Amino acid sequence: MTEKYNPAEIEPKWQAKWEADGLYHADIDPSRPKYYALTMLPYPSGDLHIGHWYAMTPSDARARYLRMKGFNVMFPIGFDAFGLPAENAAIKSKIHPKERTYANIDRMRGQLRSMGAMWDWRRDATSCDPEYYHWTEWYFIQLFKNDLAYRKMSPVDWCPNCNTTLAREQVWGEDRHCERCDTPVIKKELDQWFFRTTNYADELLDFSNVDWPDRVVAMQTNWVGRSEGASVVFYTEQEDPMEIFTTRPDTLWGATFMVLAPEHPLVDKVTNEEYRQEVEAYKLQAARQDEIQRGATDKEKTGIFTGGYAINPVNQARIPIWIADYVMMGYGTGAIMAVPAHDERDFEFARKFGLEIIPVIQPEGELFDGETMPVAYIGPGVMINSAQFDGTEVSDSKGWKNPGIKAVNDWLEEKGTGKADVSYKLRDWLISRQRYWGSPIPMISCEICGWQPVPEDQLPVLLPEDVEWLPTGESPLKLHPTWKNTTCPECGGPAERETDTMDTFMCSSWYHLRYLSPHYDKGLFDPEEYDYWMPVDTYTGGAEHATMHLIYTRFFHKAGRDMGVLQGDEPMTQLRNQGQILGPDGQRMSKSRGNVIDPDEQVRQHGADAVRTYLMFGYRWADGGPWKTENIQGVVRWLHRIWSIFSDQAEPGKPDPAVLKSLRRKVHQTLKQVSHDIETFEFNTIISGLMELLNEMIEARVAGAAGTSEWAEAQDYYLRMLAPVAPHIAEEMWTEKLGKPYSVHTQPWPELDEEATKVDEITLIVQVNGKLRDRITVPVDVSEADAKQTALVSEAAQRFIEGKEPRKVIYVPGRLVNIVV
RNA sequence: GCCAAAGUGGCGGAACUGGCAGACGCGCACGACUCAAACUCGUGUUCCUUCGGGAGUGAGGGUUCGAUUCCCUCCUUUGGCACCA
Repeated sequence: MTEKYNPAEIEPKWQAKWEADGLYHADIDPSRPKYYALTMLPYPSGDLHIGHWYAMTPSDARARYLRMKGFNVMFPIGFDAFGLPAENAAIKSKIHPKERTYANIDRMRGQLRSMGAMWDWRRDATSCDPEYYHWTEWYFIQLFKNDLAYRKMSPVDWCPNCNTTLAREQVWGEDRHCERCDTPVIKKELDQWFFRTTNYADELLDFSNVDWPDRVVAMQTNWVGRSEGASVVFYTEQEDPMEIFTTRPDTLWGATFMVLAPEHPLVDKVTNEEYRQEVEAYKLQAARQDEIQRGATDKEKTGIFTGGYAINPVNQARIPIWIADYVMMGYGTGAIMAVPAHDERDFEFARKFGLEIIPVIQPEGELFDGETMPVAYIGPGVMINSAQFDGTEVSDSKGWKNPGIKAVNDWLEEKGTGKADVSYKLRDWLISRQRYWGSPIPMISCEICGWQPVPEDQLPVLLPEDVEWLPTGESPLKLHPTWKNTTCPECGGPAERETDTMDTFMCSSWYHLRYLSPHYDKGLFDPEEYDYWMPVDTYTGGAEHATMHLIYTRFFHKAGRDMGVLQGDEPMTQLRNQGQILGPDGQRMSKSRGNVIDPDEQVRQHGADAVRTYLMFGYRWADGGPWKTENIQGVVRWLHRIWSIFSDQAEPGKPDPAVLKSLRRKVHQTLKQVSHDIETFEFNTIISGLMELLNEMIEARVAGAAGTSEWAEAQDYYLRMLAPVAPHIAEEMWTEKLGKPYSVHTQPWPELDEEATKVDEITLIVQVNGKLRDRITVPVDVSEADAKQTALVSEAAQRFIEGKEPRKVIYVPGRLVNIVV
């Protein structure tokens, strides 16, 4: 009798030993190629989620594999520890965010250890540690000094009931209400800090040097939203210049009115006294709505005539100026020329308010009439009603390569009324938060000298601990009696500290750099570590970060490069997203639904190896899906079978050499498949491949294979292939049952014998008219003539040929013979 | 509306470059073991069938000797963006 597989016993045992031995320490070693494998750092919410296991343990398996392949692998972990939940909890329960956060981190470290992952805990970094945010602050100062950080007025979401600013994720529902008290939020203008992400708009569109999922590339491209067109200056009748951006300069002659965003600075000036009251009322109404409400596409267009007129610079036409909330102040110049004949929105607006529609693009065979055309025409054609441009071809391609757009742009530029221009949807990054639990913004405001950075030798600006959490809407730092009072570093006079803190996305934009040397006190990172490890080779995490975090971290890196702080164009070479594990009911897991799967409980029941392998086996990693409680039985049984086949010493038998050859073939075929799949993140087929091999090993053992060299190789290879996915049982079997030298995790990945994967005989399928009719077994090196002959005379084939003359016989070596009659 | 990804047994999912559809596992059925049940082990498991075969990878069409795989149209689901001028 052998003892039963008991993960609760072996798993903690090995975890403790690996850690004591420093098995997973990653140190610079120029003799080996490096590999930086990174998984997105968790927020210390207090409990590890099954989603963390799903994200992290397959990434760990892959990192382990690469280590066995000879790479010097760094696989670090840390905590994104600043942020709102801890502060909201503090307002409610008066527990200090620091206390709560560190308690959560402690708990989660224990949970993370139970995964059996190869974290190098010496590189653990926590973003709310002063030794971490010291450098977040320092980096802010570098951005400020390089004119990449600036201040401007900007609206925030504000809850009038709680009297506080809210982050985007705290605003819920269609009516945009506060998550705590359900009061609809309003916009409030505050003076805030921004980073110039838009300086990098074009570069952020370049993905030529990274291997990222198409989906993320598409989302980021969308997010940056580059549009080519032209900017053109119109003049009001009072001769004020009014710049507009358009993607369709070829339709300038069809501009029959102009629309300004209600917030546009020229609105007051162009408004005729007769219309002022209505305009003011409209402005007020628009201000109450926020961008999301205004953006509802199904909403009917609204707007108001200002009484003012502008002159179309291309034909001197006098056109009315309207204001409407479908024009956004935040995009382009906040003013548009409206060409109702060729723009759906302008068309809808013109029809509603009875404005003129003049077609200026016409496809062949059409004769548009502005009075009667039912919809705007967006397609290609030739220009009409456009003076000297009449007859110019307009294709349906976007941007400057369109001949019509190109021709008009050249002319505008020559004439000086406009120029080719680009517009982006991307906005600068607003980083101010009116909150306590974040990295301080190391800036000092002096009445005489303006904003001054805190001298670098005085960093970090520490968060004071004795603060009150009151839902006042002000940062608790502002309410602190003394903290904000300081002296100006420039003139020495009295001055005040910035009391807003930084968006936590700032902390997470560079944690991969802090991991390099978490305790380094002379900069963001130790340059020696940077030179060896960077860039990140593989970055894994959730697709929900496709735009925000992953754009910010690219910005951080590119800005750092331009400031001379670091090198290279991109921080992360390869990116892969995992899917999401849902509750057993197919819904997103949440406490309120009661469908949360607790990983600790699963580990208690089945062991970490079972949870790891189930998560790898049960899903396409990139897709995820519902947790199936009964499905984990499959991998549990498999692990038990592994235990028993490596524990029982079967008597050596006298096996048929064919059995041994076939066993060895399967071993090497599996090795080939597993190596491929682990590199390409196809974790489910790694496990199924290993299951198949085990099934074959069980059969071979029944056939007497135990005791042979083939059997020994199978056992040895099996455990080395198993080691990345189920590290504990692999170690136990390797060292304890087979008595091989500790540790299986420091073994090299098995060597593939390509010859051994080959077969001597193959099965060719025989098709008649493309339908499978028979199978024939032939030598692997069969000649085409022999194969065809064997197929033709096969009994089943004969039956379906029915004596007809084969018209054609197709032979695909190693695959099939298809007889066409 | 626009962009992206995906639709394969009762279920999760396999299938290399166009070549045996359904690997592996769950579930289910039957059998062995057991007083019995669980565990474990074995066998079977896409559907229809007159047992010859026929149909079958969301629907329809196309290319091909041959299509889950390539092309076109459509439907559905998921994610993202959404009056971006």
